[in-house]
Amino acid sequence: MSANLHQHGPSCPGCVAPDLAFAAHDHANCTTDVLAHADALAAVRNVRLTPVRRRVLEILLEQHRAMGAYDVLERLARDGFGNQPPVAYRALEFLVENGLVHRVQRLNAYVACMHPGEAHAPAFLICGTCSAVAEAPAEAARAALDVSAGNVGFAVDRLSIEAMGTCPVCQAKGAP
Amino acid sequence: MSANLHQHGPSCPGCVAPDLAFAAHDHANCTTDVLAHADALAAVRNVRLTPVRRRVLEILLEQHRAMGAYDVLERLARDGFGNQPPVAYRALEFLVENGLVHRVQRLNAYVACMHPGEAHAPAFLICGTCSAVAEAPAEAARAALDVSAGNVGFAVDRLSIEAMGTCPVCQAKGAP
DNA sequence: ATATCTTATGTTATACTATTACGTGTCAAG
DNA sequence: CTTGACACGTAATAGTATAACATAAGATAT
Repeated sequence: MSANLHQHGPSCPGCVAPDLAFAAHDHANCTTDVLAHADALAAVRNVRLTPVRRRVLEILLEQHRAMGAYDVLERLARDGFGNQPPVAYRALEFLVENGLVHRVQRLNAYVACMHPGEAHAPAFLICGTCSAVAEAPAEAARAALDVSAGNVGFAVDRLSIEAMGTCPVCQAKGAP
Repeated sequence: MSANLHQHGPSCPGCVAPDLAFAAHDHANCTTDVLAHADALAAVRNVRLTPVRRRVLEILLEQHRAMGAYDVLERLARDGFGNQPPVAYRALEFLVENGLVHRVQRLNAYVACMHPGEAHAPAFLICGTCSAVAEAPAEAARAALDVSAGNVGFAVDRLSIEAMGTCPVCQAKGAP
């Protein structure tokens, strides 16, 4: 399916796959893979990936871009689900708790995780020009911060790292 | 002034001085120092640290704890300043732009910077138990992230690192 | 099978966070 | 003393998130 084998960046700047960010890949496959992984995870953990929850994940996977809760809600409403805020917030909360979606604090928005199940400390690279959001490995940064925190006796539980900046595509455009 | 020479942690868990976090110091001095530094910075940069702006900084310095814009606004109103949101938001925006205050994304809140003028990549340690917010050095984490970002061609402009966890005081209380 | 318990969803209302727009005041430069 | 830039006051509104309660759907144990 060549329509889904696209160049990420100009045509799909929001792709968040870390090893694939700003590179070409088969989008249909990556979406399918994540959904399959989500189903498997739900079974293993004995939690329910209900229609609303699954649909929210699909919606976020469609665009590979951070979406606000109300944008998600609008999509849900169109699909016949409830159109009140809690419907979206509850589904998003479930997905975040189960590591299927990440919340981008800086944008008050949500993005599908491309590595469900893999333990990872996510760092987000947010392009200020095209609003693309990429997920990058942050193990090293996490380790460095654990040292800083340890020096003052602070025990880190969850860590969020978010970088504003410019993606390679927009850098190329900006300085031609 | 011994009333201000207090033990940070139990009695003032929100103190954010990085080298002083969770340790004793003269609070009056640290507040005065920061304000003096702010005045000097404003003069050098030829910007105006007006009454509202200075008052907002003072308010944030009082508690050494992240405060929401509306909490700040309430305090301003009591002091005879305008009581509409833009009054607080504009002052906070100015202070953030000038590096005198940091915004904590995770809390939608603001905290006074204890190192105005010093170039620093702030990382915040947020205690989930007592809501204390400490500022920790993050140069190493920043360097590590620059590598990750560089690998995908992303140029980092601003970086925010926020850790949820438990401060030493609450760790001691929690496991006695 | 049915009662029961638990979990999820639908819905209403409301709280919290933030910005736009516009009028007024203030201060320094010309 | 006028002008122009900047700051402040105020009203209105936009955007984000949650509390509370009722209904429905699934699981479990008789």
